[in-house]
Amino acid sequence: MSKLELNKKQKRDSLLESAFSLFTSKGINKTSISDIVEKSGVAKGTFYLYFKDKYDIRNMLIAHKASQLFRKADMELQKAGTMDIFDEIIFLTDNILNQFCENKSLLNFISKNLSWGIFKTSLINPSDDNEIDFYNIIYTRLLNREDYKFKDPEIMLFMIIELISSTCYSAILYSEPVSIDELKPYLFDSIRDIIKRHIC
Amino acid sequence: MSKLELNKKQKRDSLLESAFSLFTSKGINKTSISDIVEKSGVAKGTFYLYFKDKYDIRNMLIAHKASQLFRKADMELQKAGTMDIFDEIIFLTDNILNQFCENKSLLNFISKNLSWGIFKTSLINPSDDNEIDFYNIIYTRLLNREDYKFKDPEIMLFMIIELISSTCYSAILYSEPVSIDELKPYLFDSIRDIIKRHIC
Amino acid sequence: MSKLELNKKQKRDSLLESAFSLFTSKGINKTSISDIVEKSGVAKGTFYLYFKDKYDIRNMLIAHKASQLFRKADMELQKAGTMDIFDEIIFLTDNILNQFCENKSLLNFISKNLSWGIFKTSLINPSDDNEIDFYNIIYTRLLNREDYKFKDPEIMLFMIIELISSTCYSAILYSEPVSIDELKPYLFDSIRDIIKRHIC
Amino acid sequence: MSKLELNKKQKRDSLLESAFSLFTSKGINKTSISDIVEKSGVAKGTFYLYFKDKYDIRNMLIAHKASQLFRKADMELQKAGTMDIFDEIIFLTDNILNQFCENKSLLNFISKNLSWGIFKTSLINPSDDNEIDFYNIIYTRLLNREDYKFKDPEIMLFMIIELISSTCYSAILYSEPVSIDELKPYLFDSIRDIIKRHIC
DNA sequence: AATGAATGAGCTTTCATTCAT
DNA sequence: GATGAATGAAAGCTCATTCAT
Repeated sequence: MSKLELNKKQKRDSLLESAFSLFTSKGINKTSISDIVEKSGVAKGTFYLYFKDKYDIRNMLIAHKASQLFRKADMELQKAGTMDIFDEIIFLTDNILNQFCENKSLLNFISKNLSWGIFKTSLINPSDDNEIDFYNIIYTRLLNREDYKFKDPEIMLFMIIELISSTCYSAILYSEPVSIDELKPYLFDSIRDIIKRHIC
Repeated sequence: MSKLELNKKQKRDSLLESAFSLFTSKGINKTSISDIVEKSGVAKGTFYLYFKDKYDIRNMLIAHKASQLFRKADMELQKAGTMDIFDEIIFLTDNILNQFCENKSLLNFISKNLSWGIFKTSLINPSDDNEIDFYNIIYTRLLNREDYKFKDPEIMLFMIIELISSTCYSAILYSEPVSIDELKPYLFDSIRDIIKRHIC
Repeated sequence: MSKLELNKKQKRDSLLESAFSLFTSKGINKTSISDIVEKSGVAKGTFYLYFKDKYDIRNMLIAHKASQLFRKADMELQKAGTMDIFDEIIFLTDNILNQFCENKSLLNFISKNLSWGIFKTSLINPSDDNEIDFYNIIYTRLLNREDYKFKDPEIMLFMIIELISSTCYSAILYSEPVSIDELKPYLFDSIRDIIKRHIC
Repeated sequence: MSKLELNKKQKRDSLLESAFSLFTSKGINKTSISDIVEKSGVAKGTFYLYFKDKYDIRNMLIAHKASQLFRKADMELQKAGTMDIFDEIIFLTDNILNQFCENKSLLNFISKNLSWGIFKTSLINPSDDNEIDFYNIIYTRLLNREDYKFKDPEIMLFMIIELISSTCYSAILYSEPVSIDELKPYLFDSIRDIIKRHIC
């Protein structure tokens, strides 16, 4: 990478980082482009060389952060060794919930902005070049298992992900109706039930 | 009610209605107070006689609309006669999903703005005088059933509601990953599983 | 006074009192008619039955408060017994300065709004019926003294009053450049000098 | 100075000039930011690139105008040659009073907004780069004189300035209680008396 | 590629004043 | 006389976007 291209990447990364920090601390609505460029130390016009507007940079961030989240969980899974599909999904869930517990602003940011559509797209079309199509990796891995075969695996994934993301928001951020630790057993049971229903 | 008070109620209702129409069509962020009062045909200052700001009127609307939704579903349930708890909850779910299918902008509005906290509060503390505490009615009815006893009924309700609201958003509005009709069997199965897990 | 007239006077007095309290605490610019009527517990329209606008009520207040100030100082002077003109004026000055020290918001209010013109008029034309033409009383008393005769007594009064009012503002409120106690000796000396210059 | 910087200075100066013109003709309260930018022929947002709000630009103006006033008077004094301290102060006073007579709106503006604190600060901290610390120049010159030594020279300056500024407002603008020409002899006498009192 | 001064539409909010009750 | 809901002009201020440098 040439020096100029390196410089460009640094500028872009700096803008992304500043935006994330501001989005999570003040919220998107109250974050202005002025805020972002000021925090980044670049000129206002520069922002428009890299992003279309505030919502463009937000989408980049969601893709990036969601991808990171899954990559990390998956890496831990690989380390942990082989297990059956129930345990694998519970493992991933638990890992991601823990990541959210340690980074509540990330949870807030992702929950407020994530829908199944954005989520799927963001995993499929990584914004960065050295990112990969996570969604298909997970999906394929699911289909090619020796232990179980599934009908409608996409619906299964959809329901699991939606159940997790919607319940953990309230439980982790507000302990409502119970804390995440109290919720987990019920949540894990329900996830197991969902999986069972999709086994052929 | 005096003529003056009637007039006041009409003004307030007109503002609520205009706001709802605009929120659902353009979104909250892109709706300005100017838009609301213009649609209502009242002066700008009048808005501030009835509401603190845009978010105040939004909260009133959520409370009102969510309450209305449940009331309607519950009325149908009463008409349909006695059934066991599984069928009752499925009946309510189905009814509400159908309401959403017929009123997608309502779904969009409620989904984007509803969290468990706001939801519970909005059912418990109705904004209007002739509204009632729906949450406790449902909750009490759940506890006093002859057929089953539940452990942690609030967690049960929470999980069911979160599962429904998060999955139906994508399915109804975007048919993603499948249409709501294709999703329903799986959804209802999962709801049944959740209930089962909470039976003592 | 009939019950109705008494009621009217009470309303008016209440408005004056509320306005004074708000003017001194928040300043005239930041005090709205809404603030005044709210504090008074009367309706907005009522304000306009008694006063033209904010500046009308302010002028009433200046007249009233300035008159009160002088009346009080003069009463103390009468109690203190006869003295020569130098001591009399110093006595009045000292008394008024002390009143200001004990009531700094009054000083702030009067200083910010008082000019020689308003001041003179407010003493000459008392707003209330049981107030008297203080300016002429003092002026006449000055002219008819046995001990001294003055040339241009009005200029003398003018210079003394302006010197006192402009210096005491900064000294009492901000101790700038010195506290009022440190300033007094110099101030009194200067007042004596001014008087001397006007003795025939 | 680059073309761009020149342009910026022109914009800022234009805003200052427009504000001064409006403040003196309509008063600060009745002058809006819209008025200022309209008169300047710049966009509303531009105002906020240079000033925080209306009171910020007012303070800049006071500093600038007061400084200008003193600089001019002092320049004339230098031309007039050496004289004793009494004559010097009378000369400066007379010169400033004459400037006010020729520019009554300036007098109105400065009198309504000037307190000893603002005045001192505005002379000490000139807003413009090519302005100087006038207060200290005058103060130092006072202390280092061969002819007289003073006790509490700051109090002396304070009293003189307050006496002049408060009396000239009424005399110049309204000829109350007498015109400035009739007042001058008395005023100058009093200034001389004040100086005498501070000679060691 | 990068800058940042300039824009001006458009936002929220306030408030003096009116007038039907 | 008293009320207070309604008004709507006008205020202060923000900010995404442009474009000459």
